[in-house]
Amino acid sequence: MYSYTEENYLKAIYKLQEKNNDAINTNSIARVMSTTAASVTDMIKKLSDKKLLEYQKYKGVQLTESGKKTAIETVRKHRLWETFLHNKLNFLWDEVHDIAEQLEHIQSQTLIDKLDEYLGFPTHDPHGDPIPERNGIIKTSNYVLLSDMTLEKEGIISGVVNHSSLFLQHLQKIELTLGRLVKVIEINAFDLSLSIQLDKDQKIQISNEVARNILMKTK
Amino acid sequence: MYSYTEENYLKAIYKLQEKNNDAINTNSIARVMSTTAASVTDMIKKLSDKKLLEYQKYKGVQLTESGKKTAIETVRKHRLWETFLHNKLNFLWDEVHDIAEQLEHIQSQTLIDKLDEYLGFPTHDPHGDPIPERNGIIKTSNYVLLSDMTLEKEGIISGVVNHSSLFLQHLQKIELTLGRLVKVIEINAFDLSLSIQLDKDQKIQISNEVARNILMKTK
DNA sequence: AATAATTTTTAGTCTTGTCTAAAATTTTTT
DNA sequence: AAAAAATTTTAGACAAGACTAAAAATTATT
Ligand SMILES: [Mn+2]
Ligand SMILES: [Mn+2]
Ligand SMILES: [Mn+2]
Ligand SMILES: [Mn+2]
Repeated sequence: MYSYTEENYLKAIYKLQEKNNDAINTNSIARVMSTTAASVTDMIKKLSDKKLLEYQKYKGVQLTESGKKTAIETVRKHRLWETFLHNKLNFLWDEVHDIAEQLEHIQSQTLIDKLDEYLGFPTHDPHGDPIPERNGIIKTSNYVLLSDMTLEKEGIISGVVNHSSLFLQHLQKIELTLGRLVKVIEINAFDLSLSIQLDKDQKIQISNEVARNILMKTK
Repeated sequence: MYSYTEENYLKAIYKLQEKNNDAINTNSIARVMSTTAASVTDMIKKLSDKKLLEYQKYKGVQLTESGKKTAIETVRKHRLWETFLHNKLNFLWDEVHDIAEQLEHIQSQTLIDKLDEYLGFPTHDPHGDPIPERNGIIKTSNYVLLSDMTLEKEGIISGVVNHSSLFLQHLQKIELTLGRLVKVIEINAFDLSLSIQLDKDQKIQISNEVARNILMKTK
């Protein structure tokens, strides 16, 4: 249906729109796509012609319903493939993203349906991100940053803000992985670093930088 | 490493070379690639520059070791993905080829290694074609055409010559699937159609056209 | 050996997606 | 409100991969 490149642009614009309500400007798209503003202008004209987004010169862009639908489909494919790579092929959570960037462009609705079923209709990918449903609905939860949790508060590690390999590998090393129960024992006033208890037994120290990138589900 | 298109050309030339020992000419490549002779000339110049094949104007092409290696890697990926689609996702044997045509271009050696292991190091794909090993070795068997089998001879259905959906669906319908034991009961002199016995109990009639496209393993 | 038919290559054009440099517009600063 | 800075668009060019039409080379036929 749409090219590899078009899908990547739509996905990038969709993700920018998620955290930024107003129209998306050319430079921010160029930044996340690692390309030039001129190339972005070229592409958004094409996407606008195809009614995938609304574009006014110098005013930025906004996805149409059709553009958003396509973007969400690509995100769904990406996260299902990440889940496959992690759950079935035993890739670590920091290794799945780059391969899924390729796999998300494979075109076959049946393939995605069957993959979804094979994986047992997962709701979240290996990073805790929600997998959009077939109909485009995304069930989001309200998570709180570990850095925003108050003393003695408990929660389950449910996602990450930063998706870089470096950060994911660090979490893996200190065993701060999805699903673990965390209780805030101490908040150090000087550097806002935390002492936390993991699953009742283990006790570790983490920096505020780390805590600011972990999403928690609390009761 | 190489583009989607380059990989497809190398694979096509490799397959032509398999059944035709001498140099491969432009038109035959154009035919299997469903493109024009002019486009083929353009591409073989590029592949020649990259030392993937040897090319002399008007004399056709021949893959170099490097070109052959790349082609075999692509065939390996194609057949492993077909096996995944069939064995794990329950696609029928006539549905896997088109999707594997896309999946074979995903670039990640680790992915292929892990997929191979996950599938239990399969030796043949859903059509009975051998899966090249990681080192490029292809273990071929000598099969005989069902149409060449003599009266009372027994064998196991082990592959197909024609890979079209139409033919594969037909075999599925008459239950002539891989692994079934077949015995030739009668050869009709008029049209060379066969009466065959399937797994001791069932007896069916098949045309010579069908028999000529089935590969048998005999003792 | 000359002619006809076939095959292959070249020339020129197109589309997609990219780039740099320059021009136009908008936003910020004075 | 003008000038300066930043952003965005346009213009022109390029590479990959494809196509058509015409020219060149090879092969087959007489
Ligand atoms: Mn990802
Ligand atoms: Mn993810
Ligand atoms: Mn196939
Ligand atoms: Mn096959």
